Amino acid sequence: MNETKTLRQYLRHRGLKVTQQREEIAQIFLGSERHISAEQLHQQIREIYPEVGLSTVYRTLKLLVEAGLASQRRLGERITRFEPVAGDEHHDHFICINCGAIIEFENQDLEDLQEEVAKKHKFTILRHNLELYGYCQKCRRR
Amino acid sequence: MNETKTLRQYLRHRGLKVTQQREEIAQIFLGSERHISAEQLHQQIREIYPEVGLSTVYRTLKLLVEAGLASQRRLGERITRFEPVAGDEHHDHFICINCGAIIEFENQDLEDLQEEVAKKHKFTILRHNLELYGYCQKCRRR
DNA sequence: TTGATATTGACAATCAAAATCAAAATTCGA
DNA sequence: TCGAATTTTGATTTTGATTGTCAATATCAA
Repeated sequence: MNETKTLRQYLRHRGLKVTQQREEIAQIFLGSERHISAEQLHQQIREIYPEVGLSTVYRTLKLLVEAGLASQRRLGERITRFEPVAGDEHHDHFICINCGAIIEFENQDLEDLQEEVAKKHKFTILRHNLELYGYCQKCRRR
Repeated sequence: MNETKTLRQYLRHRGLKVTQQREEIAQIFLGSERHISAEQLHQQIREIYPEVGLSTVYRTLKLLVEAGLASQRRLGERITRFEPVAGDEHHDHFICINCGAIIEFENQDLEDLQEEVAKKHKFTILRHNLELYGYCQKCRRR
């Protein structure tokens, strides 16, 4: 995996240590389903590495976000969810308020328009968060 | 105030009671600064109506949201903030990651484009949430 | 005014996330 | 390779926002 290398580089760059747990957590996280919570990830990790603690999962997820390998979101719920980030790709989310489905989409025009609006307000965008709530294809007919 | 009337109507419509506390909370909330937290609002209310409890503030804010008089957001932080809603207007937010400033903006093109994207994915948008994080005019020069 | 019902406020419970801290692991220079 | 300096770990506790509980009180239709 290339991402494992990125994490190592990031850690060394910051004078942090490359530990077994961090590598294990990153490995499982990068292969996990999208929009996973810290708790869920911890469960998955435990199946293979039973000795890893929840605190370490929280801490490592934070590092992964800082390293640009994960992004975190609060999609309407109380809990924070994390998703692996591959490259520079950015996407936004539809969230179905009936069945809870989370659908990712990408639209460059939207991004461009946001930049334009920001320029008008003399604001520099570093990242953004767009959530569209409503009904998905299945749930809309009713 | 017209909003007070809307709240009363909403309560009666749902068979709920028009209580002194609900009217007091609504009154203070509607005149408060935007993006206020339940706790902050409770502080303000206490200055005039010292006997109102925090639980009631939470409960009434929920009612105000349901009645369409308030909208709630999680702007990056842990806490939920509430803002009075006037009419059908909708706006989004810039959030400065340096000074914490919250700047509201409105852009119909963005809304239209979102609708277009939703149509493409056969998704029906009921509401949305857009937050642009970065540096505001003051903080960007550095 | 009354009785049925909803609401209140104090307090406890919940829950995700952060902090604590002694023991263990990693790093790096000698 | 060794060992000291430093960081990390994981069990546990703490935090802090929000929600639930419940007896006492308020509202409202008849």
